[in-house]
Amino acid sequence: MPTLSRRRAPSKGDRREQAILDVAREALQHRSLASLTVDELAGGAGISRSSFYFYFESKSAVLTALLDGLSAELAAENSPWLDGTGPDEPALRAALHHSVELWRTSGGLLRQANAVVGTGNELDRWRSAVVERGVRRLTARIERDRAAGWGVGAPAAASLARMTSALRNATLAEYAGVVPAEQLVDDLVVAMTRLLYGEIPPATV
Amino acid sequence: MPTLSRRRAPSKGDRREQAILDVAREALQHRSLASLTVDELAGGAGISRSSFYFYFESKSAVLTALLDGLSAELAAENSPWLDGTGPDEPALRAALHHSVELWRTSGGLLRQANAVVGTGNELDRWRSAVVERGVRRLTARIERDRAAGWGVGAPAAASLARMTSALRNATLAEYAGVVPAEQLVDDLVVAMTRLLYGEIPPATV
DNA sequence: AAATATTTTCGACGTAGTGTCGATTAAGTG
DNA sequence: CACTTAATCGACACTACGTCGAAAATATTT
Repeated sequence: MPTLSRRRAPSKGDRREQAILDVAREALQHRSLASLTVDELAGGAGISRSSFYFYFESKSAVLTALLDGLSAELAAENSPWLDGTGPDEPALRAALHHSVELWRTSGGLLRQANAVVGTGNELDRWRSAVVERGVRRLTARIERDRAAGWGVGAPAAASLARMTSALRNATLAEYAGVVPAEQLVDDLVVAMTRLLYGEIPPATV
Repeated sequence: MPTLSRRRAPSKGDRREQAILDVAREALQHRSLASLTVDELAGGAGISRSSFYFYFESKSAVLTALLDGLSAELAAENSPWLDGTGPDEPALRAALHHSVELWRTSGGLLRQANAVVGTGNELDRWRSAVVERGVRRLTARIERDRAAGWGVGAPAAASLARMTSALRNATLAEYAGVVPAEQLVDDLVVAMTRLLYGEIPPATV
């Protein structure tokens, strides 16, 4: 078998690290970080508890690693709409569709991030940085919209962005697992459009 | 001094229980429940750790007791608007003003409730019951509005209520301590009105 | 393939927190 | 003042965290 890639095969350690991440992803989807013990994580990955610390500083570090991946996915999925202008419903719908799916499969994980709001710890700082980045991009979009004559000028762009982001995140967090996906997307499209543009877009009915 | 009330004076135990609640309120305003120890709570109230368990089952029980009071306050403050009909801006503004104030003084405490979303534990069940009650009342209001010819029919009343509630709660949770109170009220009045009625209310400008 | 370096593993230890028991002391009450 | 109820506490057993240093497994030279 010829060496197709110069990248060396994943070492034993790499595989163990991945195993820990897998166990954690699975567990944190249903349980809280607080109730998950390092023992479980290590045991699930086939190593002793103290060996765990060779790979991660703490269980929060594992969560952070997982969330990093997810937040990158979320940001990417939303880029087409965030980088556009005007009430581009198809793009918004597509973005929301992806987000709802991600929340359905990994909602438990994403929710863990909400569990630390205001604690001031590392995870909290990470989380609010992610939120802020999203809000900044949305603020820019709103300013672009307004410059192009779309939407109403009522609340400051930054305020509107904050609230729209809060609406989106909170609705997904609370209802992604409860309300049917398609309905959730429909509802959010209407709500966000109304929030951003003040009027309902011409109905196709 | 004549006996004005037949209610017997608070016993030593009653006072201790109150002391525990006071210490907890103060502490939980700035720190997370997880980082607060029973030792601290007991020490702050002038008793030993094991005596604490004479008064409360656990530290979560203390938090629940505090949150019960706050949620009752919140519900009461919002009643005038929730029980009304149509885009009654003064009532909405008053309700939001009260809520913002409560979040500013007790936000740390209220946020602790958000820290358990999806864990399925007692506090989580309590929290979602409170949220649901609010959503139900708002749903009723929206249906009343629509029957009276106010607002647009777009998303189902329940959906709109869920999202409006999410917007309100999430915005308060994230920004009550950051954005100036008056601006937050203004912003939320605009956003909620727009969400519920589709149009911006006639500007006074 | 032996010698060496590096990565990985683990048991033992110390620390901090939780919750329970039974014995003891303080407060109220007829 | 007896006596019943409320309140307090120390001691114990338990669970979890995080660190250290020594050993074993794996890679890398030579």
